[in-house]
Amino acid sequence: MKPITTILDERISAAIASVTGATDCPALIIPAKNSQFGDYQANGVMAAAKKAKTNPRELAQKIVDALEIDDICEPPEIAGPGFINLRLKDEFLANRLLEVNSDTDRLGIDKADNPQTVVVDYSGPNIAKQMHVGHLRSTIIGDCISRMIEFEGHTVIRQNHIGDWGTQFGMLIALLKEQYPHIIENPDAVEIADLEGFYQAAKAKSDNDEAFAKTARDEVVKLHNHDKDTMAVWGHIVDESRKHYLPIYQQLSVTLQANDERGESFYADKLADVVETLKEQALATESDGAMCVFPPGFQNKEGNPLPFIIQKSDGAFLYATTDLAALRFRINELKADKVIYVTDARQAQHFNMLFETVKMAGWTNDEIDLMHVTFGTMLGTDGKPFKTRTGGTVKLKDLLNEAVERATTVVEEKNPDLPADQKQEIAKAVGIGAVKYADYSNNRNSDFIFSFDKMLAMEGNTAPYMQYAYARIKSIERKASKKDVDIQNELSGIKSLTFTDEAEKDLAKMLIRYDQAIFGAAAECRPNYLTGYLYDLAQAFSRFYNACPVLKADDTQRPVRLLLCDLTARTIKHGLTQLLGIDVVEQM
RNA sequence: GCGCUCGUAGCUCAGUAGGAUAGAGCAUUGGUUUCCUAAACCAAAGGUCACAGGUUCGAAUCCUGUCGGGCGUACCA
Repeated sequence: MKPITTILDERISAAIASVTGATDCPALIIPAKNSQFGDYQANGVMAAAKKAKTNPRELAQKIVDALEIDDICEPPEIAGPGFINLRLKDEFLANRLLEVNSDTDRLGIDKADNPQTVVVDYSGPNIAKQMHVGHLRSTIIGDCISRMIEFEGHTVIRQNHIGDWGTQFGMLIALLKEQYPHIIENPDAVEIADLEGFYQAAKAKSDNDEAFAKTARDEVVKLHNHDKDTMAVWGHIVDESRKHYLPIYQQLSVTLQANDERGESFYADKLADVVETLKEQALATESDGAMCVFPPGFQNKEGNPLPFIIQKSDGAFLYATTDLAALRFRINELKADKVIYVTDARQAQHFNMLFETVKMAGWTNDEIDLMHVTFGTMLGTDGKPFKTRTGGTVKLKDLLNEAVERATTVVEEKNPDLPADQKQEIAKAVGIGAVKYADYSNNRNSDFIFSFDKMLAMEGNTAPYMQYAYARIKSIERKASKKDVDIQNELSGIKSLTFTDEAEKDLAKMLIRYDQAIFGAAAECRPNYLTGYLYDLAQAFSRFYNACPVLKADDTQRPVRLLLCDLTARTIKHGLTQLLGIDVVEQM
C-alpha cells in the first residue's frame, strides 16, 4: 500500500504545481503536531509562496481550491501563516484500517521497488576477550538496522568483523601449547572455560618472561605462514570463543550467526596487495618509515597532514589495512550497494579517512553508499564510563543476568501465582527487553546513562510498557470464550467499520502509520524513531483500553474494538519481535 | 591548535527537511479500580532550548562568535 503521507504529498504537490507552475515545491506532509490541527499538515505552502513571491495564505487558498482530495479528507483548513490542515474522513480511515488489517504478513507495507544489497558490519567482538558492555550498542543497534532494512525487502549481508588475528593470538597459542602439550593432536579435548582470563595470563607472562615473549612472536609468524600446527590451535581458540559469544547473541535475540563471521583473519592474506595497489597508484607514500595515505582535510596536532597508516615501520599491517581490504571485498565480491558500519563515534575520523582513501583509489563510486552509523558512550549513573563498583569492565553476561534477576523480582511481586517457568519466561523477556529497549529508545548519537533502576522501572517509554499492552490484549482474547464471544467469527464477519469513540479513531490513526515509522527509522538508521512510534501506539491503546470496554461492548461496537485490539497486538508484536528482537509474552 | 560531537523542565531523555502554544517519563500535587491485568488511565505544576549576534514571514534546529562537557588527532582497534 502506498503510504498516506505519500498520497497526500502527491495530491498537494500537484496542486501546488498547478497553481504556481513550480514543480520543485513539495507539500511537506507530516502527522499533525497537535491534534487540534487535524491528522496531517502540509508545511510546504509557505516556501512555495516565497518562491512564487505571493502571499502564503492566499496561495494556500488557491491550492485548497485546486485540490481534489475529498475521497480522503474532510475539507482542508488553512491556518496560521499558511498551513494546510487535513483531517481524514472516517470512511477513509476505516477502509485503510481494514486494508492494513487484512495483510497478515506485512501490515500493509510494500517491499522496496529496487532491492539493494546492503552490508551491515556490527558487533565485532575481540574473541580473546569476553563481550563487555562496550559491545552491546554496536551489537543491538546493528541488529535492528539489519532487521529493518531486510524487512523493507533489501538483501542484507551481515558481517561480524571479529578480532581473531594479531599479536594477542601469538601469546594465546604459545601459552596453550605450553600448558597443553597434546593440544595439537587433539585440540577439542582442551576446553578453555575462561578465555579472557587465559589471555590475561598469557599477556602477563609475555610481559615478564622474555623467552615466552619470543615464542609468542614466533607463533605470530607461524600464524601468518599458516603453519599447520599453529593454525590447528588457532582454530580451536576461535571455536571456543564462539561458545562464549553465540549464547549471548541468542540471549539478546540478535540475528548474527556463526556464518556471519568474517573476521580479521579472513583478510590477512589480502593486506599486502592492498598496500601494493595503493603504492602503485602513488597514493601510499613512506613517512617516518610507515606507509601512509594522506587524504586531504585531516591534520594532526602540529597542523601537518594526518596520515592514514596502512603499514607500520616494522612492516606489520594495521586495522586501517584490514578495513581497506574488507571494504574492497564488500564492494567487489559481495556486490554491496551500501555498506553500513556500526561502531562508536570515536572511530568517526578513522572511517572518514577510510572512505576518503577508497574513493581516491577508485575502489568505490558515487552509486555506492558508505555509511558510518555512530553511537555515543554508555555511562554509569555518575556520568563517567560505565564500570563495575570496583572499577572493572562490566561483562555483558553479568549485566544481562542482573537484568533478568531484577525483572524476576518484579514478576514475583506483581504476579506471584503464575507457574515458575512462566515467571522465568516473563522475567527473561522483560529484563532483556528493558536493556535493549533503553538503548534503542535513545538517540544513538547521545551518550547514555545506563541505569537498571530507570529501565526496569517499567514505566514510561520502556519495553515492559509495550509488553504489558500486548499482554492485556491477549488477556481479552483468553477471556472471550468465557463470555461467549467468538473472536475469529466476529473478525471475519467485518465488512465495514464505524467508529463510535474518539479513542477508537485515535488508535486507528496510529495503526495506519506504522509504515512511516519503519521508513524513517530505516532510512536514517535510527531505531528510536521506531520505539517512539511504538510508544505512541501503546499509549493510544492504553487510552482506548481505559475508555472502551471490548467484550462488554454491544454487538455493533464489539467487532470494531476486537479488530483494533487484534491489529494493535500484531503491530506491537511485529515491531518488538521482528524489528527490535524483543520478546512479547502472553501474560505478565 | 585542528576536527567530530553534545549542552532542551529538579532528574533521564525525545524533538524525523526551518513551521503553529518546545514534548514524554520519573520525581511532586490531586483524581480514577462493584468494570476485559492499576506494570494502567486522567489532570495540575514545572522551560531564557548554555550565552551573544546574524539569516527570514518563522530558529531548539541553519550561519558566526563565546563559554562548558565528551571524544579523536602517526605507527592500538
